[in-house]
Amino acid sequence: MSVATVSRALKKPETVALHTRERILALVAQHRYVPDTLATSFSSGKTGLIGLIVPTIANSIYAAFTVAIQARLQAEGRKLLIANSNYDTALERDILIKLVESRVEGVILTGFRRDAELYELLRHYRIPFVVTWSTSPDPDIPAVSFDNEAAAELAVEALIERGHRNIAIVCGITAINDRADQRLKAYRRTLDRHGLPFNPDYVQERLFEFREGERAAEVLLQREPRPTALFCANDILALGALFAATRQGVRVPHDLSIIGFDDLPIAQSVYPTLSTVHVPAQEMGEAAAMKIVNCIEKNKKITHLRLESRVVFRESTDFHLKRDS
Amino acid sequence: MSVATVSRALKKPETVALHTRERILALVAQHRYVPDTLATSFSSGKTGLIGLIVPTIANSIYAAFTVAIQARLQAEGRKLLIANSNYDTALERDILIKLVESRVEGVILTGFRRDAELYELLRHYRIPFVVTWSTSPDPDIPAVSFDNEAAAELAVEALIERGHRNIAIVCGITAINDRADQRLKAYRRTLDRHGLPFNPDYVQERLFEFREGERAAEVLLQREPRPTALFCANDILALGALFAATRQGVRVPHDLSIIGFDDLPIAQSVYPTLSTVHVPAQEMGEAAAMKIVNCIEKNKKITHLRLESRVVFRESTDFHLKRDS
DNA sequence: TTGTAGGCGTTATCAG
DNA sequence: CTGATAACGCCTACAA
Repeated sequence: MSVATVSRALKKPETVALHTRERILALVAQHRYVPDTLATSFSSGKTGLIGLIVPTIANSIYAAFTVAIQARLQAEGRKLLIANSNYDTALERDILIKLVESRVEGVILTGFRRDAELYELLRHYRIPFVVTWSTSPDPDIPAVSFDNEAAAELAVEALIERGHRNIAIVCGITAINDRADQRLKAYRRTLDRHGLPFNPDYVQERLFEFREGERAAEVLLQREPRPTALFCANDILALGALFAATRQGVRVPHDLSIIGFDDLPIAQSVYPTLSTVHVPAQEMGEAAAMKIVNCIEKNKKITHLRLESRVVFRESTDFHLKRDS
Repeated sequence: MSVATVSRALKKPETVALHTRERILALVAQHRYVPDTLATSFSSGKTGLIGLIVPTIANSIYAAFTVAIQARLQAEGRKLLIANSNYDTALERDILIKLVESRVEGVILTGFRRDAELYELLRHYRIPFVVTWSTSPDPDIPAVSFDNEAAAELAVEALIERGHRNIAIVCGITAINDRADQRLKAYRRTLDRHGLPFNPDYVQERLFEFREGERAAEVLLQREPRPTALFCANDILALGALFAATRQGVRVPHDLSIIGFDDLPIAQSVYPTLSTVHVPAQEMGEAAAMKIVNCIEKNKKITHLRLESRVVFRESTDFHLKRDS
């Protein structure tokens, strides 16, 4: 009974005689032998690992995205190495290198904006990768995403159609977040297209946290003229804004319309329920996972995929009518 | 310039002459050489890996817990292998074995209830572990937790003190979730202690999902006599219940008091704001991470730690007064 | 069907 | 300070 036989009994049972196999299995159980994945991967050159970098799983839209990916990879017999970049470019860089060191066989990234050198690194190691949540202008960077700008335009347009002229925006920090950047650009462009002026005082760039949304709303509600509508590039920010407005006696949607982005489950259960842009987080995760796996196993080239998003109207948006003051 | 020197230049720069080091570093950059973690771990016998099993990171209380652990471990120069058991015992078993196979140096578990054999496995491989979110009656199973029963008792007691007699409970599936079990037990015991009857019709065991909370509330609101208060063993369930009640025209807290469990950030921003049991998720995660690391690095025995929880009263609970019908 | 032996990339040891 | 080499645990030809 050599190590080779034990290895075979465990990995390819059919190649081992029944009685030998049983004897080995019994001994394995008795000694609680657990094969060393490290050695296995090292020896075989296959880790079965896929790396995922998301800004933070603390935001439940990324948690849902992550869960979808994990479920899919688990079904494919692979493992997921999750890492959080915390919207920090330098940290993301370190993490990506660590993933390469860990010999991941594929990588799923969030957002396209990063040092070209990192894409080079992945290509150099022939590690397939796919960008999610946004699409690079560079067609050589495969993306599974939706159209952030179109989605944001729809949201802003919906507010304009409802009679709003003073529309403020709360978005992520555009310098470090390409989705935030795209959404802000879409906001400007849409105002432009409708002949509305862009007012820098109406822009709040914030970290994606509830309290930041509150603070942003507090600032914006002081502006003159006071905005009648808020486009928040993220539901967490929108909920913070909603809370802050309500606490200050600003009625939503009567005095202030608010529209979010993500369509978190909770958007349906706040009061008033939150209008928002529905984002295909789950489909995006599943599609990204499958594309990576197909590329690794069947050598299928990763093609672009653009999923649909749509605006969901709930109670937090209303028509803006001239009212007695 | 041997492989040994390269290894030293990268891992222990101070043991290599400056000019040699510089030459090596230049070549490393030029060739985009990234050392193989697999081989490193394999050779050194150290993986730097800590395993974490949580039911699901889709529940934001576990997301917050996970983030706290990850941040702590990252600061300690270690890596976290996250796995979701999805409240499935068999799956958790497989995952735990996979973690052992991955040669994690420590494991953080959620809940204490699992096959004794699994604890044996960890002990056999001398992998330190710690249980979180609940405490085993077995003192040999180290736990960093809070007192679920005491916390649940406080919540139920608060409702009784406010005049409620018909108090229903929505909790997790007790057969697979020891926290749910403890919270249900605490509910029964508290009713008992106050001379109130236990009514099985007032118990709903549900998966921890928003829609399940809605359905549970729909069922409970049909019961005769209709409960005047709901203790939900999880904020997600509570929010679902809150939403369902509101939609049915049952006013919270006027007609129905609701108290949750977890104190998710969102509990402060729903309408009405949700009373709940605050749980020390972040501290628990940090403490668990540090205990594991100290055990690995300084061979410190892992001792029990019991953190505090407390009831947070917000708007969703009110006194129950006899009212005109 | 089973055993033997080489190799995977790195680290540690020991000699130079 | 640097180089040579064994060892880590497993897999996979290939041989028996």
